[in-house]
Amino acid sequence: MRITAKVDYAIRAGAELAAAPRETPVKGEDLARAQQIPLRFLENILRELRHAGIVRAQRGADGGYQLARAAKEISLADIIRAVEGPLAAVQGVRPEAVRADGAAQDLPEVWIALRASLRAVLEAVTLADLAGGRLPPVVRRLLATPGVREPH
Amino acid sequence: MRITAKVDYAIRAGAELAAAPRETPVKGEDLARAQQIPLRFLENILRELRHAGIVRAQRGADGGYQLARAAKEISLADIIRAVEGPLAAVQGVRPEAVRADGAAQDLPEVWIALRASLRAVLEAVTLADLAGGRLPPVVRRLLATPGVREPH
DNA sequence: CTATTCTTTACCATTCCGATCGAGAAAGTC
DNA sequence: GACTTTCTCGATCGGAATGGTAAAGAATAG
Repeated sequence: MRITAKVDYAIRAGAELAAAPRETPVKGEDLARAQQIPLRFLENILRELRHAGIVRAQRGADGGYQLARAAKEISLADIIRAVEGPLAAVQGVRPEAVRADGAAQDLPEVWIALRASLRAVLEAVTLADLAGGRLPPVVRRLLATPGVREPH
Repeated sequence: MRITAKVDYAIRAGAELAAAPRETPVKGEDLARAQQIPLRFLENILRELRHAGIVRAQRGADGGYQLARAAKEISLADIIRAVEGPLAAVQGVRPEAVRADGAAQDLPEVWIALRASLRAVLEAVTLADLAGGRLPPVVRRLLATPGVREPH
């Protein structure tokens, strides 16, 4: 259940792009500096985002990267799937494909529910939300529950 | 966002223990066979569960493993923390310790909300639920949402 | 044609993961 | 006390994934 550097970087770069004016491309170097991401690594990530149709790139002077569609149409789930694949996987297998027997028969159902709860957050939050500093109601509700900030 | 083999194994072994009568210890080999887990690997996992106070072990003939407390007092979150540490971590750091600036300022809040939604499921489901085949309301509600089983 | 900036493929060093091994130490049995 | 069973612990290992680097190439604009 850990969020990798790659996903973290991809989302932060996306947020940065969402904050920039839509017409002018942002250079990879500027993105890297703004979010403190190793440039070479970031370029790989941006390429994957481009292949997934999330980002557009332009070469040459005055080149750079920009979002391929409106920031509010790009969810964090989209980004995670682009750079890492499925949101939740048990031993690399999609939850609904997992078989179990004996006392753990219902465990796959739990994994499916877990994925649903991940989706509820990650599909709801868009790059526009991040850039605009206004998180959606689902998130605000979750943040309002007592003890959310407890390390546990 | 993947569930490791270790976590999967630990929970399945826990469920198996929960299904067994409370007084008689279950041998590692039986657990391994019942849930198709490599024995040597399982032993390592059971050791960690014991160190966390979730499982008790007894050596010798008629020895084996048993739950250290009632199955309904052991949540999946307990087990995951025992074998893997914190439920959610960004690049190995706890969500509330993450700092971000620029356009991604609110990202840590999203991570915290994400952890909260993980907790809602993983703290709710106990080994007794798994062994008894009756999942708690939170989970049933999530499973009832449309499209939960879509691979996406 | 030249400077700039993205593109692509390949590569590398660590770390983590899943799994195995072997010696040993309790617990009970004869 | 010898013996069997079963857990205990530390070490180790191959392979994959992670995080990051390098370098040659291709598009774009001036």
